This record gives sequence, structure tokens and C-alpha cells, in this order.
Amino acid sequence: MSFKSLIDEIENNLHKILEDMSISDIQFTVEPAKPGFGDVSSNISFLLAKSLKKSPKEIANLMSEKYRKSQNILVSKVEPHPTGYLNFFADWEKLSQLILSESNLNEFGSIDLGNNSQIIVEHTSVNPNKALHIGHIRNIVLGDTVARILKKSNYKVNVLNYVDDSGLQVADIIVGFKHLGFDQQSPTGKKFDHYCGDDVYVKTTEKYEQDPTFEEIRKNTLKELEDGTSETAKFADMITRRVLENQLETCWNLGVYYDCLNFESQIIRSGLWSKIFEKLKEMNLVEFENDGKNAGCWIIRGEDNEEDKVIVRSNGTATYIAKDIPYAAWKLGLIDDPFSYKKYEKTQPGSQILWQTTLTESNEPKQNFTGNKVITVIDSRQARLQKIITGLMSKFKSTDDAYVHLGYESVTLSSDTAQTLGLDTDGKQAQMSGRKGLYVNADAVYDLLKNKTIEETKKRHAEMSDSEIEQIAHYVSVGTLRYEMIKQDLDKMITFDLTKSLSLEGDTAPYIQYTHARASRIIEKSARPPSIDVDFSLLNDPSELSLIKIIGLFEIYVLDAAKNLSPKVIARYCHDLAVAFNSFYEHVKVLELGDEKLENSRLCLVHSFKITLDKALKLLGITAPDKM
RNA sequence: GGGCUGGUAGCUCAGCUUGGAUAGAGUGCUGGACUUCUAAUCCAGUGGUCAAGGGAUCGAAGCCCUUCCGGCCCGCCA
Repeated sequence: MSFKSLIDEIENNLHKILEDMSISDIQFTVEPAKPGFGDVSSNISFLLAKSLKKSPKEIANLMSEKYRKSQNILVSKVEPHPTGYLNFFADWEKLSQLILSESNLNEFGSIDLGNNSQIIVEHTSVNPNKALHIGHIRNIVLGDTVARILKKSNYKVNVLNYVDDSGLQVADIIVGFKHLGFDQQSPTGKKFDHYCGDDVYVKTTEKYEQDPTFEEIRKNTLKELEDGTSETAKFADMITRRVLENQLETCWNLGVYYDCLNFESQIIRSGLWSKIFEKLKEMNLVEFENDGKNAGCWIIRGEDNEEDKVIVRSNGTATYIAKDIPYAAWKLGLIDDPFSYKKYEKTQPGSQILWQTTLTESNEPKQNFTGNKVITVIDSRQARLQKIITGLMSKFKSTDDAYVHLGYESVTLSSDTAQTLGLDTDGKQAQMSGRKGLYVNADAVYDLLKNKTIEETKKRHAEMSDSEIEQIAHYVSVGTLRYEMIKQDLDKMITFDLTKSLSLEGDTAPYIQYTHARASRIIEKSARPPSIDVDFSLLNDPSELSLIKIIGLFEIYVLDAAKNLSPKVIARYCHDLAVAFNSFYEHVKVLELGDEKLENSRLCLVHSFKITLDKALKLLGITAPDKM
């Protein structure tokens, strides 16, 4: 409970006071205070001003009088502020002991929001016809981070990756292989996914413009893909699985793991659509148009002045969105599961088993990858389609928030970066385009970052072995990439600039990781294990107290992040922790003080900081090295 | 035309859900701190009509309305 214990104590006491005054229904806040205003503040006086017909200042005086008679354990002082706020000061000796002891528990920062219920997080979901670019990374890191935060919040999380293996984009590279003579092996030194995206896909798309007869080939290829039994479909399956494997390598390298891979081709062949379509008709969620521009089609009525959406064409075939409806229903466990499950051919790093769906018999036991709640991470360009799905699911499930579209703005390229890729944008940022070859590959960014961090680490540690340096550089590069993708709010565009992305100073992962290395070094040098059995009253420097305070706020931020599906909250928390530690580091020494008691107390704090930062960074999928 | 979304310091962004105290970071620029537990650091200074206007409120960056400017989406494509 840590800092929350203090807040709870104050809240309870204030409620009792209101009860004695026969006042109810006041939704006052009790929050960590801004610096300079005590430790906790409440706005209660402002809210009482009207009903008591007194100024906030007078009420603050009154309330603090009453509060002083309450039973106080962690509060040492109450102070009415002339503005009307009620400011509380903690008994830091007690609170420090509470926070620092609790921070030693493995479950420190864990909260119970999910009540151990099953939840699905779907992310990544990229066409397996190209390598992952920096825009995909935002999706992947966002989804992975949300999954980690939800686990910490007592949800049973299953992470899905929907492999879009039967669309037009896949057809395009198949056309390249089958009709343009592209070799099935990538050139030496080039990953197969890069080859498919950079060469096969881009060149094939160019060909359509030069030679319109290829459009026909494209259409036929798409048709053959959806059939499933065709030679083309089998060939495509082989190719897309090779690409998928390469894409997964990129994800795994970033510390992103999954529970199950779902294949679009199998959803199509499973026949789930026709079942859902019947249900939609029964529930009157779709309508048949007899006339108008959509005559002969089944449509979903548009809301908010939006156009109706065709879901079954007049020729009887289903449109794109129709594939998403059964899949969404499947994720929510609303339809009988037609799939068997088998383990993915390659094992993920770590212990997590990776399953995949199959329509053929399997010796493996049936799995359950459904949830009462489903979070689908897709960029906000798909907001409209997702809104339709969300609407349908809320009717199926009769709850509003069972299906959540977690949208985010896309990643664009800075004009400088676009220029290095050969596009003059006249100083404006540019949307990435796989088709035009205008993108920055995720692997390439990682490599650049890694080379740079290897260089930086070598500068500082001439004595280190190559493998040790490589390990550190890996953690720092992954951390940097992940942090940049997560620190910004979801509704803000990220303009990616190749040069700026290599910055390792300021509000970046290395800044935060560096504080961890500093803390580790102190503990290592002290040559004795940190103990919790110390004199907490010795920790009274402002820099010590503010560090303890921030450590104690961990769970409050986890709750905020989980409730609002807002991973940047944790990124900011990590940054706050790091800032507080750096300030502590500059202000007070820990070692060789000639005062063993004080050293032990500070060592205890350093250790608490280190393990708390470690836990918080873990939620972001970032590892902090002991040296860097 | 309709829907969604953003506009806060030169630049990149927090704060807005739940109105209240001196609107915060990073970066940039200026100056300072390494014989010290790692300077990927710290300290100080600089920098703001919170897009504009109106409304409700004792009180608005925040809530409501209008306008302006940017981005995205709006196919019987996927």
C-alpha cells in the first residue's frame, strides 16, 4: 500500500469529519501534493464552500482544526493554505519504513484491477509480405506494454497476433515470385522479410502501373489465395510463413512475445463468417437494401451522419470488414471455436509457449484464447471500421466496453529522413508507404542504435569484453527504441527522425538506465548486502524524502496506466524516479561517510530505488544493465 | 460535405478524464560543476496573449458553444 496508506488514512479521516458534520456526497480529492505544499493535498474546502457559505480559506482553517483531533498514524501535521487547500505532512520516519519495506516485496506495485479475469490483447497484426518498419513498432511496443501493465494489474492476459496472410498485399509478392521471376532466396546478408518488402513488393507494385495486364493476374492470384486448396495458396502459405518468422525475430529481439498466432486465411476457411452473418440477421444488425446506391447489398447502418457500410456485396461475397466481425466475436468467446492448436515451429526466447491456430487435427490440447474483455491495438486510421465492430460487439455481449479499440496516431517521417530516402517533401513530414518503399525498417534502426551504443560503451569501459559490451548495447538500444515509442501520448503523431532518434541524452531510456547503473555501482562497491533493518529517521534530506515518496507512488501510477490503458504514465514514472535519484546522487553521498548507520540507511534507499525502477522498467519491456 | 483527432516555451511534448496554489519536462541557447559512489550526470539563467472569440462559474489551459489552422478517415478495394 505504501504511499497510498497515507492517502487512505487522510481520506478516511476526512470522511469521518464530514459524517460528523452530516455532510455527504462530496467527491473531494486527496492527492500527492505539488512540491512545496506538503506531502498530500485535498481540495475539500473548495467543494464545501458553496454549501457552508464560507470561503475556502475559512473552511480550510475549520477542517484542519477538526482534523487535528483525528487519529493520525502517518500524518504528522495538517496545514490550511490561504488559497483553501488542505495540506498534509507525513511522519516520514514511519512512512519511509513502510514504503521501503514494501518495495522489497516481489509484488510491489501490483494492483488488483482485473480480479484475475481473462483479457485479450491483440497487437502487431502486420501483413506477412514485408519487414516491420518503425510505424509497426509503435503498435507492437504499445500492445506489449499494455499487456505487461494489465498483468501487473491482476488480469490473465493472452496476447494475440493476427496474421493477415490472405490479402491483396500478400497477393502482390506472390505475383512477384510467380510472374516476375523473383528468386525465392534473398540475396546473401539480407533477411527474407526485407527482401520481400524492399524488392519484391515495391517492384511488383511498380509493374502494375507500367503494365495493366498484371492487374488481372493480381486479381486472379487473390482469388486463388482465398480458395485455400490451390497450388498458389500453398505456395503463399510457405512464403508468408517465412516472412512471419523473420518478423517475429524482430519482435522477439525487442522483448515482445505472444501467446497465439491467428491466421486470417484460417478465419476465412473456418466458415465462421456465415455463422456470424446469420446471427447478425437474426439480431437485425444488418439490413438488406432493396434500392438506392447499395441496392442488393447487406449493410450496417451508419451512425452520426456517417455512410452506411456494405458488408455483403450484391454478388453475395463479403467485404473486408466482414472478416473482422467473426474474429472479434471469436476473441470474446461468443462463437464455438473451430480451431485446433499446435505449437509454433520455433520457440520463443524465454519460457512463454507460442501457440498457433490450425484447421487440421492436432495432438495438442484445446486452448482457450478468449477474454471477457478484448483490447485490439490498431492505428486510428482504422477507427471507423473499429467503431462498427465495437458497436456490434457491444450488442452481442450486452456490455459497452467488452471490445476496446486501442487506437493511436501513426508514425510519420521527418522531412530530413524522407529526403535521405529519396523523397523531397518541401519541409513537411511524410506518411510512410510500403508500396513506394518509403519507410524506415525497424531492424535498421535497431542496428544503428546498437552500433552507436557499442561505441559509447567502449568509450567508457575500455576493459570490457566484446560480448559484455554487446549485451549492454542491446539493452540500451531496445530500451531507447521502446521508450521513444511509448513516452508520447497515443493521440500524438510521432515524427520519426533518423538522426534525432539516436540521441541518448535527456528524456530517453539511457538516461533512466544510467541511474540504475549508478545505483548498482554503489551497492556493488559497498560490499555488504543492503538491509531493511536500518534507522529511517536518518533519511531526512529533501532529496532522500522525495526519492522515497516517488518510490511509494508506484502502484498509484500502475493503476492510472491500467485504468486508462495509458502506458506513457509508466514511462513518465520511470523518468521521475530517475530524476529523483540523480538529484539524490548529486546531493548526498552513500559510501565512505564514516557513519555506518547512515550508510546503511542510504544503502537501503538505493537498493529500494534500484529494484523499484527495475520493476517499473520491466512494465515497459526495458532492461536496465548494472553497468553502462 | 460528414466523422475522428491535434493546436501549451524557438522545437518535441506533460498537465485536460476529476476546474482551484508559483502552467511543468526535455531539447535549444548562455553560464557553471569531473583529484569525488560512472559527467549517458547535475546546477543556474533564458524562454508562455495555454490557437482565437464568446458562455456558464466566486475561479478556466482544463467544462460548453463558435471560428481558424494542421493531420487522418469516409469504395459493392484490402
